[in-house]
Amino acid sequence: MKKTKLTLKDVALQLGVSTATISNAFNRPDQLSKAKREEILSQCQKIGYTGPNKAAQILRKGTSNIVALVLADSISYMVRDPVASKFIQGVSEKLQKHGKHLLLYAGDSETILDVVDFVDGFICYGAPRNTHLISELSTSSKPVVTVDFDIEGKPAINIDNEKGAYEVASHALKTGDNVAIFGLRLIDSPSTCRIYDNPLLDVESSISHRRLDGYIRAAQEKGIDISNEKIWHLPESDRHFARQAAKEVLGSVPRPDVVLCMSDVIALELLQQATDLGIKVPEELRITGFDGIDEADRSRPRLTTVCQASDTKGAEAAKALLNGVEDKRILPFELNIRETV
Amino acid sequence: MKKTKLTLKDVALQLGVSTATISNAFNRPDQLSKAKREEILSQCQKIGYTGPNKAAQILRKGTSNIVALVLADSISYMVRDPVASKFIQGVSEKLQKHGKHLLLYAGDSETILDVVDFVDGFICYGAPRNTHLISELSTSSKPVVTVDFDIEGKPAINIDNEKGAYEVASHALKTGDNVAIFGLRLIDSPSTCRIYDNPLLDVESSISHRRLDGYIRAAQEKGIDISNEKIWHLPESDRHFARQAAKEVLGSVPRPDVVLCMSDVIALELLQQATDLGIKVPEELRITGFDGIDEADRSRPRLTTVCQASDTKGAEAAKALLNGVEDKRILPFELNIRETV
DNA sequence: CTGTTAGCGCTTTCAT
DNA sequence: ATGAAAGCGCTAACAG
Repeated sequence: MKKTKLTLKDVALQLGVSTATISNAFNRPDQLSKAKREEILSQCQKIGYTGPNKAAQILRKGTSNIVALVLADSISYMVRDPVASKFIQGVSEKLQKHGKHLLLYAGDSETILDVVDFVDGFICYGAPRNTHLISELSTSSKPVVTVDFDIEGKPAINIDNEKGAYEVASHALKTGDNVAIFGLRLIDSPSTCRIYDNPLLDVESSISHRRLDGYIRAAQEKGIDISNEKIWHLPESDRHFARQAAKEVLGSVPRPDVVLCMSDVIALELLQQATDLGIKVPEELRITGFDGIDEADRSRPRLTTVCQASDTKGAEAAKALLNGVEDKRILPFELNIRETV
Repeated sequence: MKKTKLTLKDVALQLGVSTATISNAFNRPDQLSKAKREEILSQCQKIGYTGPNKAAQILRKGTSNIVALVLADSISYMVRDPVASKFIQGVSEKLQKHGKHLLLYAGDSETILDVVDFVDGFICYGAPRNTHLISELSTSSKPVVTVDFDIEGKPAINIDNEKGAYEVASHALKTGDNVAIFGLRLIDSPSTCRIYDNPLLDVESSISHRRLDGYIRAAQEKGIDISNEKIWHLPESDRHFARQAAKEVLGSVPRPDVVLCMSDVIALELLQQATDLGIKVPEELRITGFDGIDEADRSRPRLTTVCQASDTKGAEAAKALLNGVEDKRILPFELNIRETV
């Protein structure tokens, strides 16, 4: 018959000292003699008191050592995506090193109110699907760091997407090319399709539109025009959606010479489809990716891409949050010219 | 100049009702008239009170809606591993559906004491690297569900690893074969090596040893003997460690006819190495994996493996925790015979 | 260096 | 249906 969990008060009573002393023994070693402290700690161990109740500490101190990572989408999707998981890796490593804990928060949740009162801060990776969260985050009194998008007045971490896209496209394109683009979340549609003249989504803020800008600038410099029927919209960076687009582009006549892809995942799917169809890459078809995931270096031929160190991004975001950094940062990317152009 | 955050007490004062009434308006609709409730809620919205402070609720109610997922290893490694991330997906989907939040907890942490006081329960995926956590978990008063290992008296979810390994090996092996095994965490070594006669790790409890049992039973049935110098130990299911083992096995003379791999990740690395060396799979070398990750179906040739639905496992674990299930469950697996045997 | 005490913000009997 | 009041378990002034 186990008795109910010991409280600090119980312990104080048993050891014949005040509650403050017990509390100090655990939290403020400088407030009592080393000897007394060790004595208390060992007594506690003996009677099975493992330290102050954390729930009470959270209420009392107002901090919990928990950081919420708000993802753009459902946790389930984000964990599957190699780019997001690299980011999570970076965050978690940094947090663990500082004794903080990681709460994963879905970007399609209703609200952040469930946790805002007890977490120590938010890292927000990508614009959450439920845009309401953005306004909650922006008025929250807890620290917020955003990544791959921006909230006015909050610190942010980004790369220069326009420049990355421009550079990789410049490498891939030749005058006279017939070029197609596999874009991400360009319009408001749940399925893969060409954008035609559908209204564009978040043109100002989305990283996809910055990448598109870069591609188009590079194309224009080579005198290439890319019409809207050559631009595909994929709702997510997912093989499943890429399959459809790949089928369409590989079956079109005349077939494009180059396909610029806004993520490695979709580029890799296209590459595989092309290979299975006996289309030679890069001789008959050039492909570029974006992100620099590990798998891009394992494909044959190896994928040419823009490598953004997502784990570093995660670590920087965590660092910014922990250090109370206030400014916006642009991280470098690296052009990885490999075998698909 | 924003005033300090409103408390329930402030609101009660302002609206001229008691604190209990405000509390009830938010938590127990049946305790007051619908009209009054709506009135209160709309007033709260107006003055900017978003509801009872969660930290205080946690202390008071003793529940937080947070579930900790204790991973076998560092979060960073686990998020990278496709099997673990599939599992996380399954868990997170189920939890999100029930309004629970997911706290990721590293299996190489010092202790679970940091969070045990406020989480509602633990899902423990694989034996944590720091075995001390196991004893903390087993004496904790919070609900615990284990997966891919066991804690006496706690509910658990597993597959029959011996049987899965036996079946895939039975398919792959022919009398007279020279066979090698790529095992996981068989001995206590941080690097890839053959096991020789090193002391084996956790022989009773580890799923790796169950798989090894299955392989060996299948081999014996075909009259094949597998000596310890044909069994490799890899510290983790990671391409990096597999690379080394692949080099060793592909370079050995005579080269094995079959390599039985305890995970798809390592099997895939071996497959790639073999292909790059011009070794024909399955004609010159047969390979089997374990797990059934997506990539195993994308490789050319496609990998023969034992498919365990990790996402289902995650969902089942979450369900068991939420429903207070007490018993141990064995989930089915599926043999996926594809092209590498 | 140690003890007393007033809350942190809320929920929930128990009376009314 | 509503209100008064007693804590949940702890920390941090403050006083000694």
